[in-house]
Amino acid sequence: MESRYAPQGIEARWRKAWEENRFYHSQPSARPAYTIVMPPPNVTGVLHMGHVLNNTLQDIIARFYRLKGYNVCWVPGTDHASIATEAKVVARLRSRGVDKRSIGRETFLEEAWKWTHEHGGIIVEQLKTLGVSADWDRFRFTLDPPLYRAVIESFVRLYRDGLIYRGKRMIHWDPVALTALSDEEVIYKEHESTMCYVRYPADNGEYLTIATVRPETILADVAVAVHPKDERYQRWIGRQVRVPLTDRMVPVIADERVDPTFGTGCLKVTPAHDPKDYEIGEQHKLPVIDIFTPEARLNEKAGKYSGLSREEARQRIIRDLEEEGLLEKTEPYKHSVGHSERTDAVVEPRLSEQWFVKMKPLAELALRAVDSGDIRLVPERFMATYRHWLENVKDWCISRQLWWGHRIPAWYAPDGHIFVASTEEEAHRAAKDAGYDPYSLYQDEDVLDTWFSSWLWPLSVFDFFDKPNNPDFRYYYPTQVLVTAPEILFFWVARMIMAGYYFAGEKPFSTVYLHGIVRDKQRRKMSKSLGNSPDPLDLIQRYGADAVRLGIVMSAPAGNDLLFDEALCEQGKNFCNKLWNSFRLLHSWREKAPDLPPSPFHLEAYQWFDNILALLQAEVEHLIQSYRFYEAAHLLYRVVWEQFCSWYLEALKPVPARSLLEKVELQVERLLQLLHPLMPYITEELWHQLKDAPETATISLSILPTATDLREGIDWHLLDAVQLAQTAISQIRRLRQAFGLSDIRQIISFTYQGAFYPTLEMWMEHFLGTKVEKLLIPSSERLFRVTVRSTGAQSYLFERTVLYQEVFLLDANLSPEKWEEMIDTLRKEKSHATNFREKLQAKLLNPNFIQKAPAEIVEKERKKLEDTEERLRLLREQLEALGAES
RNA sequence: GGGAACUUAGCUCAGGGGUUUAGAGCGCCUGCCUUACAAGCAGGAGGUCGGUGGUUCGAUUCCACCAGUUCCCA
Repeated sequence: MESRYAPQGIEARWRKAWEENRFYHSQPSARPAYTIVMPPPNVTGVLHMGHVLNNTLQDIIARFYRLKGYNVCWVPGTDHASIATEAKVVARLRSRGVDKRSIGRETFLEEAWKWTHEHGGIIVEQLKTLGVSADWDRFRFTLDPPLYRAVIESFVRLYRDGLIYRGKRMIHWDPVALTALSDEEVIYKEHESTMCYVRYPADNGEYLTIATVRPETILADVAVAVHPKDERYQRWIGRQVRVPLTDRMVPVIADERVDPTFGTGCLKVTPAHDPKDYEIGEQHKLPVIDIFTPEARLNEKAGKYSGLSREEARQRIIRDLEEEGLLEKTEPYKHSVGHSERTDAVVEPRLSEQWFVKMKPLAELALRAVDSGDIRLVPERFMATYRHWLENVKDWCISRQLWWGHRIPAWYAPDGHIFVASTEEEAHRAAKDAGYDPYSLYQDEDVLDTWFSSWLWPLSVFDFFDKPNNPDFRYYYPTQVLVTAPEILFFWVARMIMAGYYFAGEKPFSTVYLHGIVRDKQRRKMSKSLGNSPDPLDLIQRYGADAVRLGIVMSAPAGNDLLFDEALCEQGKNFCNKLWNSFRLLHSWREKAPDLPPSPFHLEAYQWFDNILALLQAEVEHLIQSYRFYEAAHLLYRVVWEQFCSWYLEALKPVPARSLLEKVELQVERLLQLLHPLMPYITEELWHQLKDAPETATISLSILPTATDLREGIDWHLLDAVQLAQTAISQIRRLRQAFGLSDIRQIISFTYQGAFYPTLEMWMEHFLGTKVEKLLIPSSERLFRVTVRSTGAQSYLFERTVLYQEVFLLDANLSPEKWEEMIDTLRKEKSHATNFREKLQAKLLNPNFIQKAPAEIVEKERKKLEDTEERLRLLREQLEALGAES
């Protein structure tokens, strides 16, 4: 074995072996199922740190339950990302001078599939590099025929159930992607804008002043509204004012929706370009003037401004208003503006005909699931957000003016009559039955929101819509856990819950585990545009996949955002190397282990580590089962490094007997199993070395022995004894350093006559390399005293914790500075103890405390006081021995 | 404007009405190339638990207010 762990070759070898042997392929069996569906990344995406976190956590769960004997099925896949992919294909065509419209739908879709085949495999390969143990045979894409059919079926069913409708509504329009968006796809960002105070003149020379940040929409104004109770404007109601820059006269109306405290209290009403104005317009039966093109440029209705962009028009209009003397003033104004999630364009409220899902009945299903505890959110605090959203949910706009996706299965007759059907034939038949000419029908041009396919994911990956009763579906559904980011709680999670109950009558998963967002050290979200995200593949190349996995998990406390720092990968790499080197030691023992009976000390060390291991396993299992991966990783890290490497392997040096080594190797195997979910590659490699297993075997399909029952199987006495021995050894090492003693044999011995004596003696002799000399000490049998013979330094320990660790310096050859330092330390200690004693005394003198506090607490405090007195006595003794005043 | 949370060591975070002086990782300091590992070994320093009140025999822990920070939604 090399003295440094080199992950690259080893990881590549095992990745290949895992795939060739199809270890992670699952089929229904008699064993219990444990199912996870992977949140499908975008087909055209590349791996970023968020994917690394998300998939590492899922892989930990999958590998853990595999070791526990479950039939684990982790279904991977990608989604077609309608807007993002279409945008990329359009851009590619444009770079070749081709316009999407000119080549037509069919040719465009061919181009899009070409793009998908070129880019779709990239992220899959990247996930494999990370060590993801998904069932690749079950890989699904949201446009695969069965999943396509699922979307169509669900649409038809919802339509027939009256939960899908078509209607003219104010929607969010993305003027770059040229499509409608759902509420959830709009991201609000703070903008510095200008509030314009514009005068709307009446014919008698008076005017109303209106505050607006969108003066370009003045051209589409059809009224001015004031609050009906606003005294300032009572006399204006019913009069007419002229819309600036036009010769149109519009009425002043009263409406309760006007906020009298905003701006001047007058609202310009622009029904075509603002949702609230639209409502007002509807009620007052006002006309609608739309002045924008789909690209959000001004159209012919805007007269001389037509052809300008929103921003250009705004500047021109402000200038023109000023020239006409209608601009009273402007002031800076901060407000939030909606942007398209995909294209980042400023969205435009736009009136258009779209398809919607009626959300109220579905939201009730999703709410009940969580309220009843049928589905659990982890961490629980997301419940409040979840509930709030569902209680205020609006209908979901699902049509998109795009070609890449699931085409809406609706056909229109020339008179506008709608036929919704699974296939064209069915639509034709229905049309014929209704007395229409089937050949006059034309299909809706639009496709459905990508989330309208994703929300079926746990159902559609198991072909539920094709065969609701198929064996896979019955065995794997409902799935156990969904691991995702809180960002898509509404987009995806809540809707999947709705779909699960609505279509299958059963929840899609039992638990939703929401992990944090990966941020950089300055807490900025990692993003491509900021360039602050490391390339995960580069990290894996440099540190190894295990190290990257460990690094990201060890920085991700449950549900909190994590601040990623490359140093964490470094730490992961070091840990791998540590583990690797511990095996070099074990390896060397195989050759030289003697065929002798094990020494009593080695036997005790073995027993001790067996207990450590049992505790570790119980704790790790509990932590993983409660989704506390961060803590599980930290615990494993510490126990492997400190207990296993620093104490256990050191204890077994120079070499354990052969018969014992064989048992030690079984312990080591269990340790590898516990580490395996976190760091699959290195544990696979070491497991093979340990077992000399063929490549067709894998640690991931080995079975972890059942954890010891803590109430019965743990030898607490031994654990305490060894802990005391460890403390004593550390103390003596400290003294050796403090006094600059080169040879530890200059330190003798200690006195102690408690039950832990035999353990102490063996461990100290082994680790300090010296015989222990027993002395009797009269003060207290719970104490033990370490004496530095040459100098007279002493240390006292009390059962499980260090109580007295002070020193007597009788003879030490120390510099005056060092001497002073020693005395200072003691004085500090003494002042601490004195303060503490006073606090305890005050407490015990308080009659309320004696009366009201539980008896055992009072007793404990008395005991503390006693011990503190004893400690002070010893401190005084030591200071005197040093010739210092106490 | 509405909702959710956070504030504990230099940094990132655990914790919890009384646990003998509050924990971990990283970083930092000191001494070591000790025959698995310098990607290492041994030891150490560092915190009035954001502020102010309240409940309580007792608050860093529970409650209220204040200050600061973050996220989500409109």
